[in-house]
Amino acid sequence: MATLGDVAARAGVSISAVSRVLSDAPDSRVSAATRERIVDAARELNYRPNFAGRALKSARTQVVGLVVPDITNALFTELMHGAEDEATERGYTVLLGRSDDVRPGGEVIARLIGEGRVDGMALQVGDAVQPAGLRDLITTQAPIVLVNSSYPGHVGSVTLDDHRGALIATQHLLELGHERIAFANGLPRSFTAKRRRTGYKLALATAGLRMPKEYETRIGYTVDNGRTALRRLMALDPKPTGIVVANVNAAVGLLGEARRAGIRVPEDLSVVTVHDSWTAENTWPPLTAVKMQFYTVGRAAVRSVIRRIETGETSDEVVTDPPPELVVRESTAPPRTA
Amino acid sequence: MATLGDVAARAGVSISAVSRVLSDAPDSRVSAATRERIVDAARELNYRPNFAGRALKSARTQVVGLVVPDITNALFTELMHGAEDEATERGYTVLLGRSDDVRPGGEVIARLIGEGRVDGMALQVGDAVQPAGLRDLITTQAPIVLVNSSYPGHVGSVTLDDHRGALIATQHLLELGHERIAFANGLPRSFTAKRRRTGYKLALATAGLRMPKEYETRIGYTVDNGRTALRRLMALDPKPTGIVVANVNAAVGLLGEARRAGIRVPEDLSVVTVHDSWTAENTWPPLTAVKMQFYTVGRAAVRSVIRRIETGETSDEVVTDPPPELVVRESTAPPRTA
DNA sequence: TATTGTTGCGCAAACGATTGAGCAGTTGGG
DNA sequence: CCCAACTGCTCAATCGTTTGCGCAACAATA
Repeated sequence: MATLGDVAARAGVSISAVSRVLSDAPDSRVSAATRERIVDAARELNYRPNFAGRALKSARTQVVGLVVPDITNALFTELMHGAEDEATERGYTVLLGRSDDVRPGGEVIARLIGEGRVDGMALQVGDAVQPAGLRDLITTQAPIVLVNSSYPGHVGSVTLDDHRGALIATQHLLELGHERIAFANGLPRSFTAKRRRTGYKLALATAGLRMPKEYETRIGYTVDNGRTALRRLMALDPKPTGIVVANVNAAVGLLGEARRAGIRVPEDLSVVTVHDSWTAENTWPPLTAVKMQFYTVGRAAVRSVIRRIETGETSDEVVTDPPPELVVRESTAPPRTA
Repeated sequence: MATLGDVAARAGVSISAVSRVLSDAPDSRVSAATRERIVDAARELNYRPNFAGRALKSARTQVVGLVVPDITNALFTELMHGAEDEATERGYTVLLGRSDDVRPGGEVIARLIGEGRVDGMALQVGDAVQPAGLRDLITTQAPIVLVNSSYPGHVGSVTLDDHRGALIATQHLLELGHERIAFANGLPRSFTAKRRRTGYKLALATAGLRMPKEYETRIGYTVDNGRTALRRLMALDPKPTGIVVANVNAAVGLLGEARRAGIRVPEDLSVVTVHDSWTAENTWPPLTAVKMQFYTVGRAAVRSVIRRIETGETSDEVVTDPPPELVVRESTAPPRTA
């Protein structure tokens, strides 16, 4: 590969001149003629700045790390796309961190930051990490922004309006006339689960309703968790006529388990999920969902990380634009014996 | 961050000694006592080798790029996991390339390789790239291995046994007694589509059958493509009683469209897909599928890239272990009027 | 005409790591 | 007792960039 030296030799100038021209330094003070010779030479040699050389000298990589617990999750895709788009627009690259390593003591973070592979990172921790483990991860001074979670004392987070999402989903069932509405939620320690819970409860309270404690399961966000939730909820007496599922993957599992148990959706049971994704469109029946813009979160997270890197400013941001939006498909209907 | 110099100062030795000890050079020739002082100092300072410094000097990044056309695809996840596992075991890191840029003239590849961000790459091109565009991408001397495709003259590829996968899927329908078996395939220019086609045809020929030309659609691998394929195939006369779908995403779409059209699966129509994924388990009915190990392909691809980087050897490999395996679920049954 | 300012470049020192060469001091063989 | 070989380290060059400083040449001003 051609180096600055090669280009300089071909253009008959010094290395510094080439560097200044090609990285268009503001006060480069190079004549138009020289500039042209340099640009031509660079093009002819197909010059590309060496990443390592530049990073070493400038102590900047122009890379942000994105660490997610589970790339299987359909939502990850949206997040990643948003992150990539924002990064590219700002001249950064996204490095996807090894998800499985996001454990207490998490080596990924220490490595990515410590070895100088990234300038900062966006970190979605999910259910997997215990609050105690989180502390180790973020007490470094590094520019880290949490995605869909927050930590007391840590400044720098981007979250969705989970509260509102769950509220809208619950309201939808209420408006259809349901009076026994269950909630298949994530693990108690999950940050998002806590916030969605308040939305669910507020919607019920506003309608003057109150559900027995067993109407909320707090099992988790996976497909299997959804299956378990359905079995547990439909074993109750009286059975719920509608279920708000806090996660689309769990909803897919819950729906499948309902089919297997001979429960008809939406005739016997209405199901609405918080979060939308392409998988939700392709279940049977297609899932009614509250669309939460993960793409926007990806963008906001990267924007926040970059701002933190470049200016040092931090913030805790709730993405409310676009707002959570109900997408009515075919998994919800009025209760049969309304 | 602590540098080699810091560690050296603290241990009271030279930088070279520290470097040799910490990167355990084979003939480091350092006394046990000194070694211990160095290791202790490094630990106390929480030393981590600077990525840029190391990369600059050694002209190696220990990073392989993985470029895929569409990270939405459920199969990508498996591929990525395999790639990551293999890379980690061998001391490499995976950098996920921006998918959308994999177009003719593809800038990603030139950048990742040209700027020295990666030592080599695994490239899954998919349907999106025209054969002509491919040439530009791979005629560089860089260590590039193609995944699920190949290119005349280019040595270095890892593919699945697509032929066999389609063969097994078709045989399954034949064994159930189907005699009108359609094939929802990918685009004609797709490498995998061509190979799956031969499997489908061979199975039919072996059974002494031959289908009219219209029984094969060559639309593509997306969910929407699957929907279109179903409409087109079920408009034929006589209708097929079974469909082999070349891709699981397309199969999901095809299944959804069948529901919408009031076609019962498997009573009116059997559907079997090539490739399995978690989405296939969660459709209704759950999809019968031929499981193809994308995880293994990810591993093999990275292994191949690394071998190419380190030894210069190249190879064209077909992953046959584990072999394609039929997973019978509930989307296939004997034809009604057998 | 002397001074000052500006333009257009080149010099050389970093950044952090690797590595061949070199150099004392010790050991072993003859 | 001498030379060779080995041990245990250090020196210094190098990878490709960036960037503060310096230095001519020339123009503008006093």
